[in-house]
Amino acid sequence: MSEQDENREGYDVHATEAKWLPVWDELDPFRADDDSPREKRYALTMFPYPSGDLHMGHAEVTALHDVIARYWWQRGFEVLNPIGWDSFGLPAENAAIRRDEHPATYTYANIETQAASFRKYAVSFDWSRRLHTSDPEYYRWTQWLFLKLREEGLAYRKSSPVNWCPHDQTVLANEQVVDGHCERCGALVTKRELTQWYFKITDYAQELLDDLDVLEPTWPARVVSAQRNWIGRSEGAHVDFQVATDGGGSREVSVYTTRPDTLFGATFMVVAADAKLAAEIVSDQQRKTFEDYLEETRRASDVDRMATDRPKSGVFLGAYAVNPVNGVSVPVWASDYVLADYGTGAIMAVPGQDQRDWDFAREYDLPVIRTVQPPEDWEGEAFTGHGPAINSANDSVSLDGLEIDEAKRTIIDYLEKQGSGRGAVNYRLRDWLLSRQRFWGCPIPIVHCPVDGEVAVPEDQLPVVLPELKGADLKPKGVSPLAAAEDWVNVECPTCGGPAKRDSDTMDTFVDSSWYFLRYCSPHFEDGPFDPAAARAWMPADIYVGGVEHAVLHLLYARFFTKALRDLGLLEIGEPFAAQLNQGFVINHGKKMSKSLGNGVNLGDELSQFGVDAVRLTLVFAGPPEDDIDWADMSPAGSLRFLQRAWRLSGDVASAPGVSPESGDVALRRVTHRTVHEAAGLIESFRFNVMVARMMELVNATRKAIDSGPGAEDPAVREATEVVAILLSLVAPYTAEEMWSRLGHQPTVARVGWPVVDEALLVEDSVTAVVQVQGKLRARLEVSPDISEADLEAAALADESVQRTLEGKQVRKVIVRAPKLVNIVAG
RNA sequence: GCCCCGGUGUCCCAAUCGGCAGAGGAAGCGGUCUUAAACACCGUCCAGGUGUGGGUUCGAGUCCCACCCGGGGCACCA
Repeated sequence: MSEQDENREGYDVHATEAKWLPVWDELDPFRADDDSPREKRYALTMFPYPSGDLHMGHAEVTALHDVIARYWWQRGFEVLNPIGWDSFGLPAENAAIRRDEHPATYTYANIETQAASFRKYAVSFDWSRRLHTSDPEYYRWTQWLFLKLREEGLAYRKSSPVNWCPHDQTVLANEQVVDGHCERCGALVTKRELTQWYFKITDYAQELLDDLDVLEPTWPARVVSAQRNWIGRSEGAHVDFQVATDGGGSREVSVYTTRPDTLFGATFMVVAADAKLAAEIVSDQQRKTFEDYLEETRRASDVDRMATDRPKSGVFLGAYAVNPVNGVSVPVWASDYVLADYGTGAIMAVPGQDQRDWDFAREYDLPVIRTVQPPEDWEGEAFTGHGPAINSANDSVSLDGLEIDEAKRTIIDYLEKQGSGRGAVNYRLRDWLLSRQRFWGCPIPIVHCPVDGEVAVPEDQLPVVLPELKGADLKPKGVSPLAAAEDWVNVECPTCGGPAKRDSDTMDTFVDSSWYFLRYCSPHFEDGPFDPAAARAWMPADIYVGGVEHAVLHLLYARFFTKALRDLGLLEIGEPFAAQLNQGFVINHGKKMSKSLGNGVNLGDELSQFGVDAVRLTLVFAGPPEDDIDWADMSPAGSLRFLQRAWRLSGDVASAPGVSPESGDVALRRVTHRTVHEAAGLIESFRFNVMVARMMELVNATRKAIDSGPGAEDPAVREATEVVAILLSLVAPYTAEEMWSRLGHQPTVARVGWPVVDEALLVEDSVTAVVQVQGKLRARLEVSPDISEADLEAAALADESVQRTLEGKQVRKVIVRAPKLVNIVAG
């Protein structure tokens, strides 16, 4: 024992940890029983990726999450609090290449390390449900789900320009491209035309958007807002233009616009340079110019393309489009400021009302017609504000004078009658590209046969297991390493038996994590991805705790999967996570922890210095869970001091276990019962930091009762100390268990149940009423909590110092809020 | 540019419905213990008004408007 520990008067943190861990292992108090008659709760935390040991971030999220799970157990619920690992992914593959080994070696070693750390960290996980997405028993069902979605037309293959990360040598989903860079490695993302697998998440765009309204009260505002932005619904119209092409032909080209009311001001059309349409309608004369331009834009990175302040560029395609409302023939241009994969890949350009079109018109000297009247002093360029329509009439319809909304309705109505357009809704959301050209992922269970084409691997042949590749075999080559594994990739076609090849891509790891919370409900189920009865019992998760970085990735994908599985008849719910809590980051000295800054805080060091409980308490007490925690501002030593103070109470209690608290000191009992009452509300509204503060007050009050109050023999002191142990069991399980034991009870305190609040003790027998004059505090009165308004007013007016203040003034109005406040307006 | 969240003592942070501006912690200071120090324990100090300016109200940290600062999301999405 160190000198420091001796001074802690016998509370040896590490000995306490060593003492209780095996006891808990024996008791196994957190195993969720599917058949329990209790009401069920599902506490879900985002499963970790197995890179190295746990760090401060893991410590924070699990400390917060565990407060909720342990609280629910104490409240008498049957709680499902599972743990698993998101164990496919690039870091393991890169490590395997470096170390010349199989990715599984690195992965499973790290999982064991993290599992041991979680155990010591005393998280109330149900270890019997542990899963790893890289286990064939798990990914068999990922493959099965993929095939089901494919049967429904929700997984399909198409050739399209895709995001390509040259560093990781793989394609990326839109969601994984951040500011034109790879979300994972930061490399500049380029475009490639590739045939890839997609999930048709866009089929669910509207439902994903609508259900956010339902989630809004219980989900963090920033996640709801991020998803709304990402789905990006807009309302407008499709307008059909006839485009004259070379040789006198004509074809119809539809554009999407949110401003159909400005159609009379469309003075040219712009087609995305990289859209197929552009190449189809360009005239022979302009073809060379166009192709040169296309080549130039292809070379530009997305980052350059997305810079909004760069001058507009484009080429004339030698074709003309006829505006359906006025018969005017307008030139068709190609430009890179129009996106090929949004809307129809073509726009009607209205320079009078759109700044981008204005810029383009200026660059190439194209005409401008204003169709919304700008204010008189308007000196700007495109006018995007509100005003009456102008210059917008033909023989059968006129928008002139109408405000924008009315004008939109009128013109859409007209277009629909004419058959040259219709109201339309568009989304920014694109389909989810799920193929990856990497090894350490779930193989796509498809065989490509020269005769039968795409053939699904039959269900009884699942899982398609990864081959044993390691080291240099895994090096990125632009095609999946699986393609080079001859024995693996060459198979018989399941349909015709002829020679065929397996699909050699693997799935995005976000596919694995889009359904793991369902597998947790029945992790050993053999007849499907999950037992529908178990899913019915546990889902949706009542709380999902995790990082906000998944606001539009995992959380959107998981919602999509849930809805798709519901439509497949596998689930009865449409939303997987009823409520959500995002924790902030643990930072240090105002900055994110990083190796390059050298400001990392090592979790293991903190744990050995202060113990598990003090670290957990510090993280929970730091502030609101969503806020970042600056470790430099925190005091784990202070947390440890508090735990010792609490622990010491348990040694001072002098009454016997089981003594009735009825005869105990009423003042202390009031504090105890009020604390229990408030703690429940605070936990349920995620204000754990305040809950801890209340707990500290209770400890202080109990200390006072022992030292300078009714004394250690008073039953109220035992009651208070037992409550401290129970409340503490949510945050500091070791200290709580040790206290419980010293109070003469058997383990485990974690399951003894929430203290019953005596309502009578919540009612004060007198309260302090405040008397204000002109809003300023002038007197305090001790009054009965059920005093009448009239009595309180009379008492206030009778008060001496109030009288003095009111001298020479006339009372104009008296506001009484019995029993707490009187405000006298005088003058 | 549009949208979301926040700004309270030296620091981290409380203040359910608009009703006493501070709960809890940290740091500081004083004391007890000690030969001494550290640890521990006990006690204690701190706002001219809650980023700024207006407004509503008997009453605003809380509601409304504008702005400033910090953090985050979306963005050539027609």
